[in-house]
Amino acid sequence: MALEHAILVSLLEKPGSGYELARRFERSIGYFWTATHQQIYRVLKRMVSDGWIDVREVAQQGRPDKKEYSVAAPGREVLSRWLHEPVEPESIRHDLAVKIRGAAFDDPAALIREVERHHRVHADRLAHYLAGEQRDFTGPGAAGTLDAGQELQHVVLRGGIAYERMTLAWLDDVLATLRRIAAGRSTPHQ
Amino acid sequence: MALEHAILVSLLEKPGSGYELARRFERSIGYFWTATHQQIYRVLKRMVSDGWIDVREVAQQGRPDKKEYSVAAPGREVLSRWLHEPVEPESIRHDLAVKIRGAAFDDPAALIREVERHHRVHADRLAHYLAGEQRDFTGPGAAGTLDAGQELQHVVLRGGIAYERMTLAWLDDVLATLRRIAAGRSTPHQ
DNA sequence: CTTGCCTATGAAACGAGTTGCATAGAGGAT
DNA sequence: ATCCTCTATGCAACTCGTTTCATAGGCAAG
Repeated sequence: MALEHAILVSLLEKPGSGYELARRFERSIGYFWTATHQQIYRVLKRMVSDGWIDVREVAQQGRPDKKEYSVAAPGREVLSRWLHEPVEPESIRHDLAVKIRGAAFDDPAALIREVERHHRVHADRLAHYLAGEQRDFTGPGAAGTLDAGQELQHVVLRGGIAYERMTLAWLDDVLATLRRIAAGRSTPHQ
Repeated sequence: MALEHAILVSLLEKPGSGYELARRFERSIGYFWTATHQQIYRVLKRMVSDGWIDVREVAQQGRPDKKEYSVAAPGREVLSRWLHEPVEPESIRHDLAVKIRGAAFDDPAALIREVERHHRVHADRLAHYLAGEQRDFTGPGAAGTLDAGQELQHVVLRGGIAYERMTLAWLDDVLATLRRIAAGRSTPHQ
């Protein structure tokens, strides 16, 4: 579906190898789109044979050679066409929410540690985003010197930050609810 | 994966047919887990043959007969085991975020209408959630009389509400950014 | 009385995503 | 020397999810 488009955007931002793309998908891009290296290698191959991207063998020293991919004219056109099509508003797949509702038929208290674990993961992600924002989008002159691409990267990052903050607040709410239930009184919140 | 578990939870909350499950997945459950009727029918079949759930033919008048599914003992055990395992913290697939970063290489202004459309969709979802909260979790009976299951359903719903509010605020941020760029304060990449 | 919509179920084909395995060069640690 | 880790690429098998099509009864509108 749209993995191709995510790769095109990433390669336009900076050409790179499949391995490098896989690492980007673990970092900045991976915050709103995940992909394994298997998927990436397979799709890259197809995109080359479709003429969307070009390959270039790059010899390296101290490490294996790599294939550097960059966007070709047809790929740019494909991306442009996609950008002008509507996409479905996202829908989430939230295992933890299923578990929370399922806990009603098991032991709600047993979920507390799991929710705390998720809380830590999201706190780490938030810290990571904030460090990235600090590094890339603050400092003297940042406000006036950003080009459109940087502005757009920043607004996506702000989305990630907002998402993590919202999630942390909700997980606090979940924990309070679970503890209230575990304490034996399913009494009202607030 | 976890579609089985989501179905088990839904059937524990209330037994029902594949068709009814599909409609629930468009409504309350579908806010954090999506599934088409095809997926549901296929998985139900497998779950029956694995002994996780029972079927019962129910004749209806004024409409076709249906098969009502309910959770059997082994299904309850499967769910219980899953509830005690850790799950991966969720990761999102956000096409719109890809588009926003991609817009740097095309026409950012052309995205405005698309973002406005997403804004309307999320505003509708929020209104829907708030109506559901009003209906199910407020009023004279609500305070103090909620059992654990209802409390847990409510905290999941509060998560949906928080998510939609956060998303709406972010989309406002995105719109402001796109308009600033379109007004010429930044120039697109070559 | 035909067209369209809602309930209700399902097959078949395809495309997307995951998991496990395999290879290979270079570096550092024991 | 051997093991582990990191870079770098890829195949094969499998599961999951989507799309398309098909069937069938009942209801309401025109």
